[in-house]
Amino acid sequence: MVDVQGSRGRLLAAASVEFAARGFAGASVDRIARTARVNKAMIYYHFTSKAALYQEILGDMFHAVAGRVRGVAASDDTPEDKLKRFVEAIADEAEARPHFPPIWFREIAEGGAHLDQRSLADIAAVVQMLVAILQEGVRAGRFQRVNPLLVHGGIVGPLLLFFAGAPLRRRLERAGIGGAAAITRDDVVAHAQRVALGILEGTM
Amino acid sequence: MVDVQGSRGRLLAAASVEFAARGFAGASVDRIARTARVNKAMIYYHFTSKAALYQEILGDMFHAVAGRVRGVAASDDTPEDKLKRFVEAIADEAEARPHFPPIWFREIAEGGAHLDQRSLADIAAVVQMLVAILQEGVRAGRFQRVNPLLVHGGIVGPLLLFFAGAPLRRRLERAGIGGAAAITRDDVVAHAQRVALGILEGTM
DNA sequence: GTCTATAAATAGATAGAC
DNA sequence: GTCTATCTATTTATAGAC
Repeated sequence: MVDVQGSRGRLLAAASVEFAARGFAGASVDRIARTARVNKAMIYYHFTSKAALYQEILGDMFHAVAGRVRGVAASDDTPEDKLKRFVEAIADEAEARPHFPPIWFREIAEGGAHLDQRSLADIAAVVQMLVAILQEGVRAGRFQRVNPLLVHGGIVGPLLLFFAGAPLRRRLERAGIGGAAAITRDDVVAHAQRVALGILEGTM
Repeated sequence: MVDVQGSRGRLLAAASVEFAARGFAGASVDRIARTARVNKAMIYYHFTSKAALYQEILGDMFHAVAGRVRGVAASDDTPEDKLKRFVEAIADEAEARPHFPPIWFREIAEGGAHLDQRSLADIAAVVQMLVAILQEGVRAGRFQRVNPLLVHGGIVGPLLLFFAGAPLRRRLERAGIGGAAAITRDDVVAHAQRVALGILEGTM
């Protein structure tokens, strides 16, 4: 876990909020330093540049997700349970790091411009472990053969949209144009699990 | 349709690309003017500011989507066909405007900070028309009662992720860590349609 | 590790001629 | 409608003292 006491940890925490709210280009190192109550020069002492600070945050995010998913894929659960736990892993990591969904959305929009080799590998690993889970289910005769990217997008898309979309939903409600019912994290997780299993077991 | 000949239309086209690639804060009016082969001062002649130019692009996006969806909801198709055409409408608009998915992702990440009242209303209208389609299906005894936001997220999340994620998928492949099979627009549309109908008809 | 002061570049925006 | 020149603020980054 990050030490939030020292100047380095406080900078990482403040930078996560700043990058999530304003994006890489919109973030200001002045504002990050001020929020962290740390002198601006310390950013260049602990990290070498604004870009390196950002990449450290990106790397932590994707490394944590890849680690969690690795634990799921390596367990000896049934393919069905692995799939359910895959969904929960993504949701848990997104919830534990509120900056994760918005930063991930922005990075997708940018084509992964700031992703270094290590983060790219972690992202690919998550997809490949899902592929392995699906293959295991197919070999066991429990899953239909389905394009893994469809399953991945059907899980990750709704989850990220739910977490990253929370501020916008509040904004719509404040403007008096909510229109739809409330929605909780558990609703979305259960829905994603049911959809993924429904598709793979061929009941739909 | 936008006149891409005149300086105003060329500015809108160049700005759409710039905002999609770099976000609002990262976009530069200098670069937009240069790309459009138009003098920078013309941006302030046709529009009043960088923010106003951005809002015009946002407004066009959401107005077009709301218009397409309105046509679907107002038709006299069955609820099932309306739902299928809802999915296609989102996909068509996203495909017709390559800047739409990335800009929409960024705007979600920003909590809709740049959305004016008109765009907020168009966004809410899309959700409300989906609600109407679902209610019609329930009244006709063909749909189960399901939280509309789950259905909405299950459609829009995967679609946007597919379109906005194309550059990142190419980047992963170029890095030699593709891992998963290819995927097409028709795959994603068919998948979203099947999932939405499966959930609503209770076959999963 | 922490600070001040400042360099050097770029940003959005405008005045005013044509 | 189009242009040049320029103002002002803000940006990332660093040099150098303590």
